[in-house]
Amino acid sequence: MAKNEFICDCNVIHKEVVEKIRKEIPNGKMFNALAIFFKLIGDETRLRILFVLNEKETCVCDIANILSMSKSSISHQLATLRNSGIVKCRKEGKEVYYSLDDEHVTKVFEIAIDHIKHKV
Amino acid sequence: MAKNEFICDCNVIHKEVVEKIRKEIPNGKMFNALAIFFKLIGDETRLRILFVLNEKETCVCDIANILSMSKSSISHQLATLRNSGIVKCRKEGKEVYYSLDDEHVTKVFEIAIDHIKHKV
DNA sequence: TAATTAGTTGAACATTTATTCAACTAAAGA
DNA sequence: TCTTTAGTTGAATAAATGTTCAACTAATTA
Repeated sequence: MAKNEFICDCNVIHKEVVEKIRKEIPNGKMFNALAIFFKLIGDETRLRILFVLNEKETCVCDIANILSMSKSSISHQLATLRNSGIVKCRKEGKEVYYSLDDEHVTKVFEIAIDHIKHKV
Repeated sequence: MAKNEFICDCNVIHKEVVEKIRKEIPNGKMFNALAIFFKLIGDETRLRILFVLNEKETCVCDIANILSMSKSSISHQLATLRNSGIVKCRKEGKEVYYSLDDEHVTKVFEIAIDHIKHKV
């Protein structure tokens, strides 16, 4: 048995189960990417921003006003969303207009809302 | 105009847009619930645990071994998932078997994986 | 009954992260 | 050209979070 294969001080390791599921588990990169994605939409401010952008392409100032938050805070979060490829932006004069760049986000929302409604 | 209605020092507030989207935005509780749910599945360890449970009802020790993590860490995360109604457990002798308690989780995963594959 | 063990739990520690503040850039208008 | 303004950015602060450690509970077995 390889060193560190089993890390627990248990005697009831179901060896077959452990080995079978270990083989079926996806590589670490997939979990990492999923975790990053869900963490990204797991923040109330970013969720609100995404909801706004799902309604309409909107400039930073309008988003700040809709959500009653500072421009700086909104801009920081928009940068995070932009770097993750979830939103895109377009400059028009002094204003910057943001919009959704991902059709999957809306679908994920719908299912999650379903989930929550069934739980409550 | 009510005090604090507009919080930015901008002159280009598109008043109609702001007021329209403000009316359409869901109540705060919905965003809060969504954020809690996504934050919950926005962690690599919890994602891995959910993947394991999606394969098979599994005891704490086996999960710890499959993921090469301590029993304590896994137990803490299982408690979090249990308190959120995403997993349930069943005691059998000294062992505790956990399983998924939510059919929506798998669906959300599938779409998120789709999302990531399209992005990469 | 005493010893062993699967799992839980709270406190501590380290890491991550959201917002604020101040300084900055770029575009528009006087 | 000088001023104003929409938006960005980095540093600082405060809050949230994941893992470890040690002590504990409950069930099994010698």
